[in-house]
Amino acid sequence: MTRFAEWPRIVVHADMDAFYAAVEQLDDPDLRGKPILVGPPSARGVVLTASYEARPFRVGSAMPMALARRRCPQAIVVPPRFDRYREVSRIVMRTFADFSPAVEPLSLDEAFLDMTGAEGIFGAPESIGRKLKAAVREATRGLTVSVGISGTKYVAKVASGHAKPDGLTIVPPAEARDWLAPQSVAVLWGAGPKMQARLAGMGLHTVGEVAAFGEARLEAALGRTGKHFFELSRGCDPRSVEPSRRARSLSSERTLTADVRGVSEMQRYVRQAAAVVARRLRQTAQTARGVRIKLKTRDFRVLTRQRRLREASSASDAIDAAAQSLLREIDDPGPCRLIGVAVFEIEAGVAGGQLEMLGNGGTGDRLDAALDALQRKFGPGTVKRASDLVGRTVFADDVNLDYLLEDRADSAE
DNA sequence: TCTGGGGTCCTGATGCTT
DNA sequence: TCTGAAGCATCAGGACCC
Repeated sequence: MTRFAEWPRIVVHADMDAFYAAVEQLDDPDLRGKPILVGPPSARGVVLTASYEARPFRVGSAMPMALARRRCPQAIVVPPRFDRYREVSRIVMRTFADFSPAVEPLSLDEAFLDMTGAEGIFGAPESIGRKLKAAVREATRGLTVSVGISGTKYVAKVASGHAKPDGLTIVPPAEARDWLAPQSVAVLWGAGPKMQARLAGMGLHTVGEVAAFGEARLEAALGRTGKHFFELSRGCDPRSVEPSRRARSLSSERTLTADVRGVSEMQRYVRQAAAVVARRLRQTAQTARGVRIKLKTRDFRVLTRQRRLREASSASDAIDAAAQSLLREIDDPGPCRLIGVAVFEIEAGVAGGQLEMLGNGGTGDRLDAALDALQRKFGPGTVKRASDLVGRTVFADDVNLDYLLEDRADSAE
């Protein structure tokens, strides 16, 4: 019997098994028990998720689709349906929220939960895990989730990946260091193929060897990353579960079916991507202060250019204008296979265009009160109607826009 | 084999300010 | 007024994760 005193924190990492593929098999009984590859059928695509039936054929995520089909010719290729995955993800996240008020989603299919103090309701960590898995299975009518539970986010995450699919791995904090020791350095957060090769060059192949190497030597060799690895190797991770993190950037990029070379064609794709990110900002009542463009050339060189805007915006025109001028800064990139636009320094805000929509929607006295406040901000006589704000950006922090934000929420119902 | 799209974080170079 | 150093912000690229 676990004594809870040994668990200063109870951190759960829950990771849905082969999520996209599992959703496809859930929705289409004909796909159940068969190898399937979720991904774009185009020649330039890669596999997003392979079902567990396909994995013995050495196919997996991020593998070029052409190669995966050669390795597993009997696999059924299913184009992704992100709207449906988002829908199922909402069900899963709501289920998590029934267990803890502190749920930090990492992506559509995984999340951290802080269950500290919930032992009285759900029992010991193992009981928490079993109940969570059963609840997800019931809410989704059959999907399985792998769960790892420990005292830190890092160990919980490694634990959830330890026994997939449908696994439950409990690592008591006091045992975390010994449990990690024999595992490959690949489980260290931040150690991808390049770093693993570097560590191997230092004679470090397991987490235990990293811990034994010593903090000072690791830091001398790898800088902050070395210190970071040393902490992880001992199971230490001070990060807390953060339920509501605002995204730091937002992007839209597209690999084109054929390389583009002409300036006007590149401008067209930049305009499209700028419109997508601007729309997503407006949909979430946010603005951005920085714009970045990204080009990937035929030989896979990645070129980026970024700049800050004079004022934060979610207007397509403003973001497109900045992106187009960044595009002009890149002197003859040659044929490109990918074009993207990102925004960063994202802030809570309401763009002028939205205020105009609210005005057109007739929000009455409350809108008038807010417009008065804006008039004080922008100067007497400059704002008489919501439409006067088009092209300007207004922040909830600058003036009291509570009225408008409430209205927006009402109209979204 | 031939390499997506959405992100985060880190590092080194460079330019600006004091 | 010029110069150099230090500190900081910004930018571009790279590595990584799912």
